[in-house]
Amino acid sequence: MAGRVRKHSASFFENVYDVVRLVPHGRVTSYGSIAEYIGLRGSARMVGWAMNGSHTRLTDVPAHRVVNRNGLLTGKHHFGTPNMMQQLLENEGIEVVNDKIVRFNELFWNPLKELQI
DNA sequence: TTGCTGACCGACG
DNA sequence: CCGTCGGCCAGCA
Repeated sequence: MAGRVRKHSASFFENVYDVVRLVPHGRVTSYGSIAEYIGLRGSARMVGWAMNGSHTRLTDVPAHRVVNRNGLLTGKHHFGTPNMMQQLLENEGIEVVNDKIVRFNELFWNPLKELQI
C-alpha cells in the first residue's frame, strides 16, 4: 500500500526527549506512559532504550524523572553511580525508599492527562 | 537479511 | 505473592 501512513521514527528520540523535558520539577512519569503518548503503546522498552541514548546526546533530558510503572528506579544503573538517580530525585524533594518512589501515585505525571490537546 | 538484545508492561498459573 | 512468557520495535553484528 503506497498510501499507507508511516509512523516516522526518524524523530523517535526527539519525541521521547520532548515529553521527558516537559516533566515538571519534582514530578515523575513512566516509560509506558511516554510510549503511549507518542503513539507506541506497548513499546515502553523503546523509551528506556531512548533514555540510554540521552547520555550521548547533548540534550538536557531529566531521565531521572522516568521510572517504571511501579515507581521503581529501574534505570539507576545507567547513571554515573548507582545512587545518582536517587540523589537527583531527592534533590527535587522526591522521597525514595528501597529504590522506590514514595507517594508515587501523587507525584506521577501522566502526559496523556497533563498534555491533552 | 536474520537473529539477538533491551532503563517495560500485562497476562497467566 | 512470585516466576515466566509474549509482545513491542529500533539498533547492531
